[in-house]
Amino acid sequence: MISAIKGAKDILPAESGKWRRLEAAVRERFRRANYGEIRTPVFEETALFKRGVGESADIVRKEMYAFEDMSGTSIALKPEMTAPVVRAYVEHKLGKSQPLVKAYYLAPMFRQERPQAGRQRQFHQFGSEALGSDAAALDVETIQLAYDLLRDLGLTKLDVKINSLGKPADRAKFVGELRAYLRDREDALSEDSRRRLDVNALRVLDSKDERDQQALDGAPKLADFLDEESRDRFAEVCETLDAVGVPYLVEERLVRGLDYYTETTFEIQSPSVGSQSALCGGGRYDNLVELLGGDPTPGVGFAAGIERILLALENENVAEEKTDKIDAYIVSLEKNPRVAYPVAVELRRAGFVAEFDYLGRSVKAQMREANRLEAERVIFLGGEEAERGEVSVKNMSGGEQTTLPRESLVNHLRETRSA
RNA sequence: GUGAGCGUAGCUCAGGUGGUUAGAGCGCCAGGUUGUGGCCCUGGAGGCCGUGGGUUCAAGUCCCAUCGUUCACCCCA
Repeated sequence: MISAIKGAKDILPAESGKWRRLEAAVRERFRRANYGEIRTPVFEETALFKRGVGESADIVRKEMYAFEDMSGTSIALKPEMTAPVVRAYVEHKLGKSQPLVKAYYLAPMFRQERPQAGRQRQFHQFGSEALGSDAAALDVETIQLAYDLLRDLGLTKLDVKINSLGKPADRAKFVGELRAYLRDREDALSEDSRRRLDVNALRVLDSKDERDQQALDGAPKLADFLDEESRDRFAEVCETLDAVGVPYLVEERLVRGLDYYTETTFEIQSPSVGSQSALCGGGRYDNLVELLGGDPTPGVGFAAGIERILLALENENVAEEKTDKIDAYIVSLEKNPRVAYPVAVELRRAGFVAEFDYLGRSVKAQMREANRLEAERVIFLGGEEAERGEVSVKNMSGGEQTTLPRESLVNHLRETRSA
């Protein structure tokens, strides 16, 4: 038996409804804020991610699904969406025809990690990228859009954490001093953090290891290295978040794993999922467009993990409304699919959701099926009514049943259709 | 990549110290109602006990390997 690739999951008909509802909510929110949908290919040149996301990020260092195509070009399934969006922005010179581009996406991503709760190898993200403005209001809009959406989906336990990474030069200065500080007490660090010291010293900050957090007491603070401009704009971000009623926590040790972030970064976490608690993460990336060959253009965006959101909704017992109901189930007393099928076609062509039995099952079984499908009504075909050219229609919630001429069935259903 | 747990019916799981034809609940099918659901009752179908090897008179049960899966680390959505 061949099964799905490790870490890739089927979304079966029974569960795709909640995906469609979530996706519809996402599209609606972005529409209201005037974001246009962007769709990019599932694969890109591997070089795009190496350059855009950064060689030190794990997602490009060891987690990419990369392969060579027939021409020998290295291709990678996209592990994240910011680099592709920026690539498309530069390639199509979108900035030339309008100064500000606001785009959203909803797409599968691929990372070759060991699966666990809230983590898959193929997973789905939605998110936004806004290119062309360095306004703090745009940072806030990004955070607020993500936060409101999660709230509206029904999640109540959300922690918004924000921080500022400042400008690359300031951050580099800080990382230098942090590394020096930690080198002096390398013995006190966890093994992982000693490795991080070389690869990406910033990551020691958000280590889960007690020893690391202790060693960090008295370490240099990133905030002290920000220039005045960065400090002012971060203050403005905080004030504006207050103004639109988004609760947040300034988390000095919040660093993000992707190299392109500058200034504002944020994460929205949920205690309702496993240890992979980040439902959403994002921030500003003011140098990325230039890095990928465009004119210097500021940008800001976020990405949210759909599987994690669904997991959080499930764990918080958020009820989902059932929408895939049946208008009419056609029961054939003759137990012959041939009899019911033309009636189903007639109803379907008239716009109703109609179903019948294809298996020649007993009337009782057909009724059970109608009940299982939560059919609003059942239409009985055959018997005495058929001899008189009539059919019977039963309302499944109340149980009342009426008999009427076969020709007036569609009209009757239309007239008595419930809202 | 590292560590730990778990693989028995479609699903969720029982199966002390190895010992006859491997069980339950739910689901599915049929009947109880010559043509009517939800509740109830009766019956039925459905199992290379993940795979391979080993120990033993005897393995679902013990040992080894392997694959899969889950959770955690790492990393991140």
